[in-house]
Amino acid sequence: MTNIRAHMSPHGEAAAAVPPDPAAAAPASGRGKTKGERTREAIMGAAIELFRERGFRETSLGDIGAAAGVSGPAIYRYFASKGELLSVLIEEAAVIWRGTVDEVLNEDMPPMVTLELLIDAAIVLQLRNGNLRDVFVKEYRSLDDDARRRVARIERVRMAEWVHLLCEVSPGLGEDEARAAVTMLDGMLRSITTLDRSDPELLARVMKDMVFGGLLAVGIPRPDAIVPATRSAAQ
Amino acid sequence: MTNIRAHMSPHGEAAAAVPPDPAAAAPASGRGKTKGERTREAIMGAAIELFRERGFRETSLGDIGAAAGVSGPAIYRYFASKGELLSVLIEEAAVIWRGTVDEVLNEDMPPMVTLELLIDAAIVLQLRNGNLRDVFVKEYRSLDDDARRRVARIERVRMAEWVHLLCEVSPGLGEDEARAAVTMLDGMLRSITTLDRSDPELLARVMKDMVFGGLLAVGIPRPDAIVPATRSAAQ
DNA sequence: CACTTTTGTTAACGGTGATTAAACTTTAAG
DNA sequence: CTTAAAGTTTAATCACCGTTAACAAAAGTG
Repeated sequence: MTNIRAHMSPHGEAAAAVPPDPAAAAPASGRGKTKGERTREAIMGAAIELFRERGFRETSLGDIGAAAGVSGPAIYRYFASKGELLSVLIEEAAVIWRGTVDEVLNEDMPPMVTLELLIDAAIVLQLRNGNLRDVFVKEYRSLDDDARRRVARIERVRMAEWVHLLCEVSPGLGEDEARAAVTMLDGMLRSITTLDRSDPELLARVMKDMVFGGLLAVGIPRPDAIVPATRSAAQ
Repeated sequence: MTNIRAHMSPHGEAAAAVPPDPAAAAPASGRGKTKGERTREAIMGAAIELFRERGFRETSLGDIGAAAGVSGPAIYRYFASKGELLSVLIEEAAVIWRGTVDEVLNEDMPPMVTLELLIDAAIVLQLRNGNLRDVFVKEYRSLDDDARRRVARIERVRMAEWVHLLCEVSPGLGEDEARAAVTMLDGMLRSITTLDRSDPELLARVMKDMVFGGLLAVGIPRPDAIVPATRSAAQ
């Protein structure tokens, strides 16, 4: 893979540093907001946390309310149902992720650079907003049909952009292969949520190396693939 | 497999072919089994399927019973509770995965070869038994404390083996980095469950390329890492 | 301060689903 | 063919939780 890297654009610098999210960073973000707005945000925050660590079905509205400093059915002031609360969160996640891709794509750089930028952005986003994305993936199935359709559409485009870019960077890569690679990339990024976030810099570095290395390796024609693919690996 | 390719060797042959599992392949495996045993297996099979696609909490014992051709509380003849059913499944998964690692390690090959064998084995296992592993990961939190402790212990060892091997293959790799890499590897493999399994050969190939490429890339000292890691990627 | 709107609260309804009880049916020896 | 153990079933219990109702405190606003 070194040869490839030499060719085009390297990820010479270490993985993107992980700057704090200006939006999320301000705990005093209750500025100029009506009480209701603050409560609504508290509820959403609590829901993200709880849905992620316990799951949708195993989290009661009582739990969410308690965690948000408000109790029980107060939530109905802000969301029509538990399901709607979930779909609001998940759609938010979908939009954020898709938006990040679009932003990078709009910079209109050469493919290899774009790929690197996209990877960096994905890593930062995952490190910063991973909980939300986790809820997205884990509770996608709990969505009602309407919301699921909307979200699926957004995701379809995001995937298409990645696939297109990947095919551009590694010509000779089939769409199916690219799609599989992107799916694996998502899984890879998401998996780090299980690790304690003690050293984000280290994580970011490993993530970038692995994602980059993995993606580029998929494109490689494997010149030495002479041995027929017959061998059975396990037992 | 041949040790020719032995030393440094990259993944020359295509990913391991995915042979059918002799055990799982036999639907007529009700040979010489008492009715109870067959029912028990039917229940476990149905539970794996349902827990995976719907989740633990959202699957009722009624559903499982129905899918197993038996109805409702019959399950209590075989499992003390819904939770025990889950923990039996999850512990089985843990043992299988750990066992596969041990088998490969017992062949006592040079590190690089062992790594390749291990990756092949992991891919085959994932493709063949992925549902079970999915239940493992997704419902681990639903375990009671005792079961969770047992499972955690098994997993800890499995992880340690991978980390050790990885550090051996890429000296200069810290344990934390290796652990992160293995975690990502797990996530990568697991993620393909979402793809339709139409072309397992293609999947296996992409998986192997990506896993191998990713893991090796993490070990690389990145000679051109001169630029300070300051840049922010997103926005 | 009176009055309305916005926020919340507690109590009650209804459904779902795990678990248990009690009764019925196979199965497989002897 | 008996008969006890094994396997299953239906009906009853019980807790939990989403949701609704009825009601009360706060916050604005003239």
